[in-house]
Amino acid sequence: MRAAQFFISTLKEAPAEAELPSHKLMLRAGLIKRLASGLYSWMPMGLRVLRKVEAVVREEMNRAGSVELLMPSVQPAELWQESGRWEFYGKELLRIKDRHERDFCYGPTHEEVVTDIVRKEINSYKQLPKNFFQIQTKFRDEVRPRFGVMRAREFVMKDAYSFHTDFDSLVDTYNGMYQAYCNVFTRLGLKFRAVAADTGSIGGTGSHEFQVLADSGEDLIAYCPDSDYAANIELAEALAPAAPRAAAAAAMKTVSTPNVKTIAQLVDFLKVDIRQTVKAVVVESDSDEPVLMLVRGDHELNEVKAEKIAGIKKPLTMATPAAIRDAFGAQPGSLGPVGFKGRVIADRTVAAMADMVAGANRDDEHLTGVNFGRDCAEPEVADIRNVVAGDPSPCGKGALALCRGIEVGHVFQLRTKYAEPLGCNYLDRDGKLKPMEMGCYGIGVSRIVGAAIEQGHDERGIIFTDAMAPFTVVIVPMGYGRSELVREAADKLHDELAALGIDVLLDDRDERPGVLLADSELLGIPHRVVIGERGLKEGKVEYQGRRDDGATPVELTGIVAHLQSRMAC
RNA sequence: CGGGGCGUAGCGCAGUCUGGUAGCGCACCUGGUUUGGGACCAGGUGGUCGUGAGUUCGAAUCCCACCGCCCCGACCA
Repeated sequence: MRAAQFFISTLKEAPAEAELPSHKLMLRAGLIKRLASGLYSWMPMGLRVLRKVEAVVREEMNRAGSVELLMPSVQPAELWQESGRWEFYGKELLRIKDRHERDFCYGPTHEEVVTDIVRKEINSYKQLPKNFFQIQTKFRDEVRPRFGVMRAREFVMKDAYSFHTDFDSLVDTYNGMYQAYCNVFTRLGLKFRAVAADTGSIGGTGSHEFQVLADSGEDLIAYCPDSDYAANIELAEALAPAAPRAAAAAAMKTVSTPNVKTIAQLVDFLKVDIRQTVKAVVVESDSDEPVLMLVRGDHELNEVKAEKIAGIKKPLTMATPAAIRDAFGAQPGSLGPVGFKGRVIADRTVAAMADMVAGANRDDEHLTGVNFGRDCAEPEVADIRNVVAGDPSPCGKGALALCRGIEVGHVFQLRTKYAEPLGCNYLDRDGKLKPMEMGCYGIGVSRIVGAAIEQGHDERGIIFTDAMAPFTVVIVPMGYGRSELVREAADKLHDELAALGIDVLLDDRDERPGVLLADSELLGIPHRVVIGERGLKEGKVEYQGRRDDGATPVELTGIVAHLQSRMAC
């Protein structure tokens, strides 16, 4: 490909709307162009990257035995009403009407459609298992789109759905997909981690997220450096303290704490160790009675864990100030377990505390020396907090560490969540009708591009791996328009590489050398050959890998072999 | 939805407080000089100053409403 014929539109300055390095670089390199909030055009250069990612995903899916199809983006409301999600999916579902005022949605995911296909096409255990996938544009009406293609409203996703007679078969395919995903992300050169994830309201028995490690990620991951344990913080288990609760040593005392509303203020005011304090959070339950949740002062309530507890209202809802005053007789800031008649759920850590500092349920007063079983009833105990760095790992092998990640894939055991309401059944060996077991497997194809740049960039621009780069090799001629010698050598090399099937860009634009060199680096093309009269007179050109510090002179006659050897690794 | 910020040429910005002929840099076009790290000189193209309604002799500037974008939070998964 020749640059003059292609389309390169780079910017020196990033548009002000971009915050993340990856977003800025994608705009500067002209990979994408914003149309509206969360809506991006993939420009020719960016589309080449997207297609490279798709190609790797498609290959690995095929290799893993999944079969490609393509379903419509627009889906009839009836199917969603059948599964119950027309009501429950919420505002993220973009609903539209056709000219006959019939309801449709723009598909955010395709469980309903694929299940509809399968229930009509597959009737027998002999046809199972089957695994279908597609690579397609999805739309989710995000509350707050941000970070460019990382959280866009319209995006490209690979979604796969598997159907099975039984759970063992599902697990088998699930494991196959898990491996395929590892292959995809490894081939793309991403630093990633598969982490156990919350199954959320979907239920089921297993779910793993594939997280690209990046400080700018929106997800928090807890992992054990000494084992392969890793989980989303929503799920990561906080173990009970090893030591049993100490005996009560102090008498309970009331202390006046005027205008002390937060734990930080409390610690400062009373000069106590934050680990002696207890934080009170009041949430709504399925009945009218609010429930008191207690976590240690320096810990945070984990909402996903909290709402899984029986009787707690889903989604987790904080009690209103009025309800709190009714139930406790005090305002938030002075709440605690002593004297509260309702349900109390203490985090495992809190359950092992003695001589606690807690709110007195009277405004501007706290209690010190509070002990369960003596000053108030023993609470229910549950794991309701976020793990923190240094917590013992649930695997038993060390301490947890935290890092951030960008979710680029997830695999899910759906079980019969969709098969049952949609009547996706098969006849088994005994002629009995049974619902199919299902799995679903997603990869955020367009998000991968952003995530990869988040991991691969420097002050000069993007650093793509060979697998993702829009072009594998860029030829930068010094004076293409002026020097016949340079032009001939550049043209010849371009044609040779192209004939070998290598994605090569010959930058024949009539620009100064500095512009060409800077653009090649901004675009992140992994291998660069600079051809100039100076070198050609000695029969040499220069090779420089995108990560290399400087250029290496290479014999013109040997440059193709040199490139091939560099590309191999 | 709450809080904050911003909308002036394709991009980055000044001008708004204190109303008086719409500016700068980059990009783009023409000519010339240049040519191994984002050139220089000269001349140009391009803007209903987000939209609408007001105040005023006169509004980018003041008032009101709306729209859009960004950040933080909430919500969602």
